[in-house]
Formats: sequence, structure tokens, C-alpha cells
Amino acid sequence: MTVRVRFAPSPTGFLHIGNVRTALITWLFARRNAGYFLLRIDDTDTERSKPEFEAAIYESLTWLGLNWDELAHQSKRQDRYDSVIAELRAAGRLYPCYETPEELALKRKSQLSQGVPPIYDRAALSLSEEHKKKYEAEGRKPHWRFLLKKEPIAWNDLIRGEVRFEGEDLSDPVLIREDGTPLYHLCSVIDDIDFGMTHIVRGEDHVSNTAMHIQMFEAIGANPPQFAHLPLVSNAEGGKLSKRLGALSIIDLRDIIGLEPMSISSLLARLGTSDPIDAFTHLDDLIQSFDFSKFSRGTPKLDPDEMLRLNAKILHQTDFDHAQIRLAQIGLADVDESFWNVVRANLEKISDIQDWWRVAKGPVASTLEDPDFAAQAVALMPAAPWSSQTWKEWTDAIKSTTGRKGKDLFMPLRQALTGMDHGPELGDLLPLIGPEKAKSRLLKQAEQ
RNA sequence: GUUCCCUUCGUCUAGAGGCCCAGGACACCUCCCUUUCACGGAGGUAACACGGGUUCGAAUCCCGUAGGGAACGCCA
Repeated sequence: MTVRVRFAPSPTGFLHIGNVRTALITWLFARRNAGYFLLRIDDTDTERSKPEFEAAIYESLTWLGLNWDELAHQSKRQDRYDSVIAELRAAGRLYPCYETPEELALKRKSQLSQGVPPIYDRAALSLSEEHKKKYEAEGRKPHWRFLLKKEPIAWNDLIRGEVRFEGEDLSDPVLIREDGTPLYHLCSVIDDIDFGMTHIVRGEDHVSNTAMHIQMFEAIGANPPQFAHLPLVSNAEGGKLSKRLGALSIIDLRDIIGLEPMSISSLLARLGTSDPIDAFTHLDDLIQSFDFSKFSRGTPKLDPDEMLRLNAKILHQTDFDHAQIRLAQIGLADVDESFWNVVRANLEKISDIQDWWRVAKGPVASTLEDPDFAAQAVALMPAAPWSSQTWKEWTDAIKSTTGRKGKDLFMPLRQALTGMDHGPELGDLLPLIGPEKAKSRLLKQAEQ
């Protein structure tokens, strides 16, 4: 049977690390099994859903390379929801309730203070017809709850193993709002049936939902799919994933931090698994090694610095063909292959290449504080044209005249020529700088 | 408050009673390469939350304690 899975974000905010991790893992599972990946926009909350958030979902997933085989919107499937609602009502699995949100909140509060779980008491079930009519006459409109069976619910979770719930420990979920619109639980289950989902992959914050969803699948006459509940990720402090990079949207990680998409995917695909977290440059590598059995049940901590380290390693491995696209994006389409190969090992973020581009093209302010040495170096500069051998010729000459060697010899020259204490091999860099600029920088003159 | 889940090197984890005085990866430290820094390569330091029990034997099983996470919405 073909694997069919979905990622179902609601367009009520930007995709962040947590969302995207679920998307990525679901996608990897689909691709690993040559399956089908549906992108479903869960836009039943018309109050909070916004077109710009939906656009950002597409943009984020596309940037990460997570393509979808089909796109669906819950807002366009009202007719189907209506017909299932009619079925459930006829089957007696949907019942009207008249409590106001305030009344429900009060009920929960008193249950909590009594040390009882805040589960709906089904008071509406024993409402007489006259009472209901009275409420309606008062202008109250009913919301509708799903009648859960008080029986054990169990499934074999791909990550958590055997999971058990008792029906009586769960609260009958509200499926239809007072205004008649359907809620997440209903739409999600119907869509999962209609789109033929074989597996549901989502965060472990949904485990108790899954218990009642299983009863809903059965009530609608469908076999429940398999489930995989991912442990949630926490931040380095052990708290909720809300601080630092974890709070940023994927778009911000791209635009503000300047990360490569694969540094995000490399970390998120492996965090919490027994596979080593490594810098990957292609999603294919992550697809090949993907397996739910490698996930552990604990909540892993996400270290933002790790993403930066991966980003650097990925850039070091990126060949020119792939780098070109990124270089064009940051306005450095002029960078050629040899330049890229000289500097890439010194990049942590792609934008760092601006520094080296300036070293090659100028202007650069020398940080060398030794004019005598600079003058000596200028006097010994080999004649143009410069090649990859020039650096050695030049430094050999300086060495024999001044007696300098090692760090005393190289660091001042690096500082003079690049204005920095670290960087690519000067032998490679020097021809890119050229005699004129090298001379100007040593003598601290303006560059042409 | 109730219920569920988790607890092995700094971090992600392997480990399903003897193969473990606990293995890997990242980080860190050292060395090598480079007549400089970085990049790259090779080594090294480093952990079974705590307390009881079961057993010839426990990281592994049971009970308890502590710590962490999650759920309990007319959100998704």
C-alpha cells in the first residue's frame, strides 16, 4: 500500500522551527517510501486565518525543498463536512449543548479546584426537549459535541509504541461551533479519510486528540490510519521552544539570520534520533536514512548554535554550481568559481563572502602598525603578472632580507592585505588582490 | 488538580539481565597538515538522576523520590 501522508498547518501565523520539523519528518517519511505528500491548509478558523500566512507557508516549504503532491483547503470542503455532520447526528453521535463559554470555564474551574479532571459532564445530554426549546427561545444557539464511547482506546504508535486511553477519561469534543462552523477535529478526521491518509504524523501534543479521533474514524465508518507522534522539541534551557532562534519564523531564519535551508533540515531531521547530526547538502541523504524507529521518546533540546555550525560546514562543502544561486540572491553574481573555491572554507554564513569580495575588490583598511616592515615588503614585491607561485616567491624574499619567519612574517602581511586576522590561504588570495591594491594597502594609501 | 510520557558523556543518542569498569556523533582539549589564522586529518577527556528491592549478576526488571515535558479550548 502506498504511503499517503499530509502536513496540515493552519494559516494563523508563520511557520517556525517546530512546525517545519513536523513537515520535514512527514515529508521524509513520504519520500522514503515513494509515497504521496499532501499539503492541507487547515483554515477553519476564519477569524485568525490570513492569506499572508498562507503565502508564507508555501514560501517556507518551497525554500526548504519540501514539495507537495497535492494542495487542499478545508475552507473549500464545507459540503462534505455538512453531509458527515448529518450522518453523525442521525447515528446519535452528535448532541447539542447550550452552555456559554463562560459557563464552561466556570465548570472547569470548579472541577479543577475539586481535584477532578476538567472533563465535560454531559449535562446537555439530560436536557429535556422543553428545556432545549426554552434555551432556543432565549436566543441561545447550540454547539455540538461528539459522544465518545466509554471504552478503552489503543493503538500502536510508530514512535511511542503501544498507547492506551480510557474513553471515560476524555472530554466529548465540540465539533460544531455555536455559529454552525465545524471545528478542527471534525474536519481533520474527515479529510484524513477522504484523502486516504495511511499515516498521521504530528506532535505528541496531539496524543489525546488521537484517542478521540480514532472513535471518530470509526463512527464515520473508516479504519483509523497509523499514527506517529513526535516528541516536542524544547530549547537549550529546557523550556518551551520560544526563545532565540526557536522563536523566529523560517522566513526570518532565511532573511535575517541568513541560513542555508539544509542547515535547518539537517538538524531537524536528526535531532532526537539515533543517527548522528551531520551537515548534509541534499535532502536525498536525509531521505535515505529516514526511519521512525530511530526516534526516541524524550524531548530533545534544540541548540541554535548547532544550526550555525551546520551552516558553516554546509557552505564549506557547497560546490560552485550550487553556490551560484545563493550568490545571485545576495547580489554577488559576479563571483566566479575560483574565487568561491578560495574563500568558501572561511564562510559561516553565505553573507560572509561579502568580506572576502571586498578583500579582492577593495577598499580594505590595513590593520598593520609597522610602516618599516610594510615598506620592505613593498620593495620586495615580485613583478606582475601574479600567479599562485607569487606568494611563495615574495615571502621567501622577505624572509631572507628581514629574517622574519612564521607568524611574525605572515600575520602582518595578512593584516595589511586583508585587514583581518584570519582568512583563506594568502597564496590563493594574493593573485585576486593584485599588485596595485597590495601596494596601496601596505602603504596605507587610497585604493583606486 | 488529574492523566500520560521522559531522565545514559556539555548536547543528540546506542544499550531491551551477563557481550558495558557503557559504544557512536557533535562540542571541547591535544597533536598533525599549512613557513600565519581558518579549513582539513588523527587521537584524548567525559555519562547510567537519587533511594530501595528482585537476581549468582541490573544502565537494563519492580517500587518509591526528585526533576523535566505534554494534555485536559465553541484554537489547530
